[in-house]
Amino acid sequence: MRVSRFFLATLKEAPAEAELVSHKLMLRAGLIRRLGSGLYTWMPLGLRVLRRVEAVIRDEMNAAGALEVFMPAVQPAELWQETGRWDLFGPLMLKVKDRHERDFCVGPTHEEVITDIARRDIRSYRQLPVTFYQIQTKFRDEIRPRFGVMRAREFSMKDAYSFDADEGGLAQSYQTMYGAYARIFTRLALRFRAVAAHTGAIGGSASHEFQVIAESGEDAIAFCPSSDYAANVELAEALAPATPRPAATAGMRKVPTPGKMRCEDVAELLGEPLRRTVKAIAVMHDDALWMLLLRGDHTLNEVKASTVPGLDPFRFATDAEIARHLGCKAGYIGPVGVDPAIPIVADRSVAAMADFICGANEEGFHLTGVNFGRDLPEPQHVADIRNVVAGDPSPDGKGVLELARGIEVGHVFALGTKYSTAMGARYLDEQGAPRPLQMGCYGIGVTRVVAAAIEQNHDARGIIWPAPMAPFQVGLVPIGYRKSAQVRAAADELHRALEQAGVEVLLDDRDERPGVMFADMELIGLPHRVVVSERGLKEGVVEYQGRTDAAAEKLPARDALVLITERLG
RNA sequence: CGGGGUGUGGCGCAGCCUGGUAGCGCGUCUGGUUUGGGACCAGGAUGUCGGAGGUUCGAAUCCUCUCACCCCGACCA
Repeated sequence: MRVSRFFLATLKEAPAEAELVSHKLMLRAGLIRRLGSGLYTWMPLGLRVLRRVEAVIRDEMNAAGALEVFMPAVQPAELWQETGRWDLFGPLMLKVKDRHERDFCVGPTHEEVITDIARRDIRSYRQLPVTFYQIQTKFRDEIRPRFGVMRAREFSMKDAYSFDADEGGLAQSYQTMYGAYARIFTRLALRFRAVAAHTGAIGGSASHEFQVIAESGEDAIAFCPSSDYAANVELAEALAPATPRPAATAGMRKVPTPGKMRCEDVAELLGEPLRRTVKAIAVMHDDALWMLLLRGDHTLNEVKASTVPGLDPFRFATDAEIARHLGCKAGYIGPVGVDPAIPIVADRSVAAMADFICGANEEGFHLTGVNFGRDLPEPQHVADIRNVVAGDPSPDGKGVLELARGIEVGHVFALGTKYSTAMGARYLDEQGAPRPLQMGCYGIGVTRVVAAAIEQNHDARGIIWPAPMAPFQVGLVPIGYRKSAQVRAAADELHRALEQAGVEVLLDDRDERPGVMFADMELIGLPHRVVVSERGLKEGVVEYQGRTDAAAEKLPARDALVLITERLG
């Protein structure tokens, strides 16, 4: 391919809308252009990258025995009403009416459609197991699209759905997909971790997320370096402290803490470590106020808190509600002396505390030396409701946890019979008895993978593509292409030879200065660069430089093709 | 949806407070000189200043409404 016939749309300056490195680079390199909030056009260069990612995914899906299908992006409402998700998805789903005023949605996912296929066409255990997949455009009307293609509203997703006769089969299909995912991300040269995840709106039992490790990631993940434990912090269990609660040594005292609303401020004022304080969080379930207790240096994990029996769903209490139930300002509330009708949930770590500091339920005062069983009753509920922190013991008992941030690029779910039961997708087993299909679903955010790869692979000059997703392998930069017949002939010949050898090469045949060409090649991140110049040809060499190499090396021009091909690996 | 912010040539911005008829850098076009890290000189093109209404002799600038987009929170591949 020649630059003069391609469409390089590089930008020196990134549009102001871009925040994230990957977003800026994607715009600057001319991979994408924004049409509206969360809507992006994939430009020729970007589309080449997307296609390469798709190719790896297809290859591994096919190798795993999954069968490609292509389902409609637009789906009738009836299907979604069967599973109740028409209402459940709410505004996240883009709903449209056709000319007959019938309701449709632009599919945010395809469980309903595939389950409809399954109930029509799968009749016998002899047809099982089977896994279908597609690469489709999805639409989710995100509350806040951001980070370019990372959280767009319209995006490309590979979604796969497995059907099995029983739970054992599902476990196997799940494992197969899990393995395929690991191979896909490994082939794409991404640094990732598979982490245990919670199932969210899709539902089901087992679930893992594939997280690409990146500082800018929206998810926090916890993992144990000395074992294979890894989980989303939403899910990562904080074990109860290994040592039992010490005996009380101090008496309870009320101390003035004017203007000190946060545990940090109180601890500082009293000269006590933050971990001796207890923060009380007031939440509402229906009309009842609950109090959640956390150690001052911990944060609430809302996902875990909603698993406390009777608390789901909850929301944070307003200042007015706190005043009404506790007669006090937020910031000074505490568990001592509250109405016994108010349920108190203590985090495991709080339950093991003695002589702690907490709000006095009186503005401007805290209590010190507080002890359960003496100054207040033992908490009704003790549960794991906090986020793990670095250094916590790993739940598998094999070391301590570390935290990292990740970009969720894939998610696998063992769904079970949730959809097959709701939609009556059954098969006949060996005895001729109808049984619901066991389903799994497996997604990869194809467009997001591209952004994640850039997030993980870039430098000050631009993108550094992992070879399997590079839009071209080689950038061929002739210096003086329009001026020197010799350079032109050598560059054209190398270009032809590389293409004939099946190498994707981009020849910069513009009448640009070398600096401009180098800068563009680096910005668009091609892994390999070859420079052809008059100067070099006089010595009988061309120059080769890998995108991350410190310097170029000279290759004899006559063997250039072979030597370059060797370096492509 | 709540909170914060921004809309001025393709991109990045100034001008707005203190109304006077739109400017800078990059890009782009033409010609010339250049040619190993984003060249230089000369000349040119591109703006209903997001939109509507209002105030005023006069509005990018002041007022009202509206739309779009971005950032912080709940959602997810």
